[in-house]
Amino acid sequence: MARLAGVSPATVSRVLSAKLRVDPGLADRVRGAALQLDYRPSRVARNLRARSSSIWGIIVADIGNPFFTRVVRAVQDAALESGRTVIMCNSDESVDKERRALEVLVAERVGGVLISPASEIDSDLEALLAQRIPVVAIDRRPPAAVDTVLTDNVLGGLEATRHLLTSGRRRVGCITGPRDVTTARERLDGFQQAMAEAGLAPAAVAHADFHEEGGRDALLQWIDAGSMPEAVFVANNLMTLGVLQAAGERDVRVPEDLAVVGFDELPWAGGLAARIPVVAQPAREMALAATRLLEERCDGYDGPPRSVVLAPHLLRQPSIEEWGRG
Amino acid sequence: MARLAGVSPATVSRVLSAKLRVDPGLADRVRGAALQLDYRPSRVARNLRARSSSIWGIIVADIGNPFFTRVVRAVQDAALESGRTVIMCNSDESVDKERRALEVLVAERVGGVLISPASEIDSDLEALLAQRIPVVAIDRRPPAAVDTVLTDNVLGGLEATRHLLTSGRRRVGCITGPRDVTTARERLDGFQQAMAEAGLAPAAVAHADFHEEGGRDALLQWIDAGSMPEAVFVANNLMTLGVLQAAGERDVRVPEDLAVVGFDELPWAGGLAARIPVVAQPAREMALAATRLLEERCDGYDGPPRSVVLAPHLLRQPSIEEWGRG
DNA sequence: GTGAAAGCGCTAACAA
DNA sequence: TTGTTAGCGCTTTCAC
Repeated sequence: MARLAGVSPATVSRVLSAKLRVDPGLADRVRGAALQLDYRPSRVARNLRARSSSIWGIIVADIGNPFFTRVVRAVQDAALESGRTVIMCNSDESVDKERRALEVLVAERVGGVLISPASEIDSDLEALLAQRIPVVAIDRRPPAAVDTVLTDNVLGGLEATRHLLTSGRRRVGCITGPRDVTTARERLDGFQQAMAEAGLAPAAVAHADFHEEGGRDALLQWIDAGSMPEAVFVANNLMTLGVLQAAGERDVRVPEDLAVVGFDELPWAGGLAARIPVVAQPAREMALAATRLLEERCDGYDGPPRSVVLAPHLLRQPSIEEWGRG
Repeated sequence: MARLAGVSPATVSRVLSAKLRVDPGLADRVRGAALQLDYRPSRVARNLRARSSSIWGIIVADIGNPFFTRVVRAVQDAALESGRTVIMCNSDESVDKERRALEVLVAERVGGVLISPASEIDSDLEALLAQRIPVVAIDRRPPAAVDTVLTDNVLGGLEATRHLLTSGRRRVGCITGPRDVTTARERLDGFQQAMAEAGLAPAAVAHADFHEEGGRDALLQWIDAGSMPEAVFVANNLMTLGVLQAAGERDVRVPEDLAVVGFDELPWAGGLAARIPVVAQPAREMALAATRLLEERCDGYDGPPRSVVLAPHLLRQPSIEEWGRG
């Protein structure tokens, strides 16, 4: 390459990374040669030299969940804009898988990591911090002092439950996620606050696993035990679908027999029997905020951990247009 | 590291990559030091030296489509097993985005690429081949001579349409995808063959965009033009959801007024008003086959392009259990 | 079986 | 402005 252009490798580097000024004639020769050889500088070599990589890692708790899919897509897009590449890993809500993903990312010497931690207790984020790899937590509070981008989950639970209460129903239940996941706890908190506000006691509370079957099983259990409430706040999207499934199986009409408000949007649910109001999280905005924080860290910012909290909003009648392709 | 263990870097390398035999005593000293320092060999340096990377790239046409989500997840899992990392890129069905993704992957000098091409005509796969980066196409026929893993889409269209015809309906239509996407064309082929078999002419054919709105718009158009058939084969999952949505909007009952058979599974559709039979693709098997082919290429196999074609299967009554977590 | 030395492709520092 | 040199962290000769 340098030979073909008749210049030194350093000059090639200068031309192609467009940093320092180079004689226009030489520059043209270099670019010509690059074109002719279809030459692409090796990021591997550059990264080794720079001791920091153009690659970011993102670890999500469940790539099958459209909320995370949207986050990943938005991060990808933003990263591509600034010339970065993103390795996506899926922890499947498992601390162990998360640990393995983190090890891979450290081995690849990624420039930064976005993560929705599988647990707020257990994690190997320390290993990243020890290597001085910047970390930003997204959606869930992390088990270490790093930048975070969250939705106001308590507020979301509050609004969802208040919305249920406006229908006049008093026996209201909540199906939330695992106890050691912050989002699950905070949404439940919001639920309980709203119930307290209204001078009511929760009719039922279930901890499920944030998956479709978890929601289904929880509702089936209530129905079969004869303890089904009149209304239920379901703390994530997949579980909401499971609840609708269970209702269908037991001929429970939604919302006549059971009012439902969900958390997270329900894409692809255009054909659903019932239109379910949901508390929507601004997935794209969260992704962009997280990307910005991480970029700042990668650019050398070294202040104390920052936290961005975005407000969720209630979608009363979600329509196909509102979901978009996000 | 080498200093702490009191050996040469070469020995450290030999111990940690476990290739050559090393004196057990030394090896223990090395491992002890590694543990003490929490030392992880840099893949960046190793990849530079080896001139081939432990990273694979995968480019899917639509990460919002659960079929591709399942493929990505399966590839990730398999790759992790063999110590590789996967960069996931999303072309959004755009040849231009695909091109940019390919450039990034070349720059990162990935060890191999899996791709579901956005088009069968246009593509920069040549750039990869020129760099001797192995490529395996998945789900769609590629615009270059590379290994491929496909579903038998003609067979799928055939079975879907035959299933519709068993209901006795004669006016049957098809909503398929873009003209330059092989899966769209082949599924349509299967539809047409089945109709010909039955001595019928297609009642209607629409080319949409494989997205939810495309399916919705196509059906709405038929309904509003008074040309809705009695049955329709919809050539992908998102469009099937759009069709159900449109049916709901116009009070068309499924399957009474309109029988529907889809292509690809409909996860999260447990709460759907109607149970839709679908032709399911073995996403996981496809991913594993593709991974195997790519691995062989990475291990030096250099024969002519191979092709794996897997049979789809009709799910008459998809249930929540059958979908699993894929 | 082990160490010394070279080099993967790039760029920052220095010299010209 | 440009070229020369050195070195990022690893592995692979090649001596020993």
